[in-house]
Amino acid sequence: MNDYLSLDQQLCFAVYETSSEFNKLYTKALEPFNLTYPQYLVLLALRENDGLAQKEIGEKVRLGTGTLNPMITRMTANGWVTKERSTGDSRSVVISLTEKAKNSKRDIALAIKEAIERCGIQSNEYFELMKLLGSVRDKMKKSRMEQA
Amino acid sequence: MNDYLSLDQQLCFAVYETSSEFNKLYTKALEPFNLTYPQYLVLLALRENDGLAQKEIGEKVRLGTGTLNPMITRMTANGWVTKERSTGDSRSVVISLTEKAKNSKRDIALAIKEAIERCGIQSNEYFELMKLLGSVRDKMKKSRMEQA
DNA sequence: TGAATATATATCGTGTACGATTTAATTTTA
DNA sequence: TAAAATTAAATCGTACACGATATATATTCA
Repeated sequence: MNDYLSLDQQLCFAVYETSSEFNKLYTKALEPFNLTYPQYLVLLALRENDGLAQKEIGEKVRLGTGTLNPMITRMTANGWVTKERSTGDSRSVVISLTEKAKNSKRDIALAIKEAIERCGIQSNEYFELMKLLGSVRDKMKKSRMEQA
Repeated sequence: MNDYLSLDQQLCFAVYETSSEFNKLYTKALEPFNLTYPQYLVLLALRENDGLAQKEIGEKVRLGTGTLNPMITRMTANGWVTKERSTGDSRSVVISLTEKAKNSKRDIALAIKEAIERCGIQSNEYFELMKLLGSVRDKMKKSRMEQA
């Protein structure tokens, strides 16, 4: 029981610190493009499937309307995406990549790839970590869903 | 190279999602105590070493003054810590746990322990994940420091 | 000692995050 | 079909998170 009480030994803190490091790495790599880290995640989601509704983007990047709405407004102002009411269901809004967003795909990916490689993270630990994180994340999510 | 371009395959996103799940778990477990997750991390830091300066807390929980200052002000208002200018060096501020904070230690730890156990995270994956996260975090931090 | 430098907080601006409420449009159903 | 329920965005309030600047106190050293 006492094992849980020390700051250094808490898994939450290890996740929190690593998340913070990723945030800093991406912030720095994306700065020249005038993009933030969560904004970049939205671009990635749209690259997998352009023209999503805001709600669908939210499901992909796990963000609610209170976060996404102002964020996408900013991305629109910065010329990364466009926003228009769906013709089919005019409650929903369709978000699409601009030409600028499509054209800068390679440059952005390269900047991030370089930043990641500079850290010297090994391929095997990359995938092992992904696997473990996925497992823990799913358990936590499942447990959270069951409570509601 | 193309491996890096999909959202699902990005380590950053796995960390981000897991961090978000921890945040939600702790938020829920700490809600009855009127404590947020980062505030709880500050309490943990003070339990390891009470009477730290704000700067020292910042080093432990990796937060800057722009975040910590208002946070600790809120924690003072909520009766978790006290704040007073150091007698030795009146630039620095000494943060100490209140009786309330000391007395609720067990109750809070129990609430979190229960929430974690409900998820069914195995002990071996807990420690394996800690190890991998620590390794990646250190590499990222080292790389970040070298750039400056 | 007095000016330059360093240090610890405090403050400010921007951008997430999230729960709760509001508004507008669509679907369900009585 | 009209009222009720649902849904998608938008808005609001609170709380991080961080870089930059300001302020007050200490320290250094010419």
